[in-house]
Amino acid sequence: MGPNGYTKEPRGNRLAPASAVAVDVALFTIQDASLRVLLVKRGAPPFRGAWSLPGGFVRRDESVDEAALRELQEETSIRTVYLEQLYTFGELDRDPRGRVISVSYYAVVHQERSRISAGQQIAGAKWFAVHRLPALAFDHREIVHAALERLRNKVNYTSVAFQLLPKKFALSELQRAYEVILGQRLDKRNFRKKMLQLGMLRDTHEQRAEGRQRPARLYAFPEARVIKLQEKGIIVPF
Amino acid sequence: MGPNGYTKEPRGNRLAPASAVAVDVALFTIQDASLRVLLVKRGAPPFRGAWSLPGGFVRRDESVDEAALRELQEETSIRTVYLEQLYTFGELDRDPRGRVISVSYYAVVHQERSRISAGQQIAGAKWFAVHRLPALAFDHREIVHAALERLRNKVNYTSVAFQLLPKKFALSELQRAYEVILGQRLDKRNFRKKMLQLGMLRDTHEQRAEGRQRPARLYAFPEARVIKLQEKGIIVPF
DNA sequence: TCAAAAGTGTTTCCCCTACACCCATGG
DNA sequence: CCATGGGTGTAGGGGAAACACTTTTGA
Repeated sequence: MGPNGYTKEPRGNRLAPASAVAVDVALFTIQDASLRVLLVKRGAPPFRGAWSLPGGFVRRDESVDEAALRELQEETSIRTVYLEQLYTFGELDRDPRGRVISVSYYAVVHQERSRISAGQQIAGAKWFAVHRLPALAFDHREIVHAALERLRNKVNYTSVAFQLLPKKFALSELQRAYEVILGQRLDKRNFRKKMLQLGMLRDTHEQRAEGRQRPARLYAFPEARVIKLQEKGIIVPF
Repeated sequence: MGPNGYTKEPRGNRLAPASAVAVDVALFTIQDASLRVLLVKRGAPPFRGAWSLPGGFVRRDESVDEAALRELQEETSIRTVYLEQLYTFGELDRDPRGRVISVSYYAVVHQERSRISAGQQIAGAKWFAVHRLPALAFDHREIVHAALERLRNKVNYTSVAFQLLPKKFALSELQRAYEVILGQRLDKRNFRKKMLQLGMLRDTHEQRAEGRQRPARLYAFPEARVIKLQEKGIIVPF
């Protein structure tokens, strides 16, 4: 790399301008019946003391996806997450210090893992309810909103929602996850009908008694990966 | 910017590694009843002589969106297009010369404008039918496929398809556009019914006689921008 | 026996689909 | 008058939505 921000890795034979490339990750989980994002407190200017998404610069020896995963792990010690690229923010003025292009991601972990990380969590990292966000650094509010919109869409025709649940879960848990993501109540009978109609849920023949009520039947979702469930919208009509 | 690819525009107080950031644009149009992408012939290694998407490096004084638009205009002299960011490709080995992160876009122009550009076109730029692509440089085949998928999706619930047509058009033209994008025949009566049900088409009360057949009624789509048409899928059930 | 959540079917309505013939024009 | 695309309606089926009561358990 030469002086003045030009690198010798051109397309053609011209010199290629270099930019600082960062990743920012909106990590979602469900806690206490609300959808939450992980935020970290900035220790250095600009926006010192403000909350921001976990993130940092992409290194020269890692792919952008790897950088997103690394940043997440440094902040949370969470290993298994669903991580998906969202959008690349490339406005000139988005970082007061100069030109930083940010590739944003969103990620999803289930309750247990997020609680573990809450225990081991680095000082200054905290879960916030998505509808009660503090002021955020940079354009991170925009990123959270884009991530939420994407998640709300994807929940309709993919199996992302299962990423928010433990391996074995009751249908009512699943419904609550959908309700929390979509921000609306769903009809219990229709919800169960549709979910069971998918033919993807495995009945574990186990039950879980939780308090003084009828025990819930536990199901498992056999695919570890996030898959397309249907062509049509599943819960909220598209 | 310092030596060895590190810049002084950090997040925190650490040095930020710099990367070469490029944009690549898949520009679509309809010509001769087929969906086409604009490709340019590479004049320099690597992939010298191979076809690739129009693109190039992002400059320090422009946003990433601006870079995409600029590259498109340098190649085509087209001014008005619908341009949408697609995905950021950040694998380490995607460019044989080293680390280049590419922010990909897709764009859509209507027939007339694309023909104008075909006339004024820079040597070595050519429209290719999307199902008859030559070997492409870098991961550009992947980008074209991602763009196509996005376009096929968006056509269902937004007004992108109108970007492929002139201001005044017959319903049969519109249907042909949908068919060409989706790669399937559609029922004429159902198509017209749905389009007119949207309540978005303005009847211009003009007709166009084209050959020895009944003249077609011309419609206009009043929104210049691409908008959401419906929650549910419009043409192909979602 | 009661509180609290689990579990279970049916009817209605609307939208999507399939499908075939007449119309207006230029040659 | 004929070839070519323009233009039109309806019936049937399937999926979505609305809706209320019984079951099981622990306290």
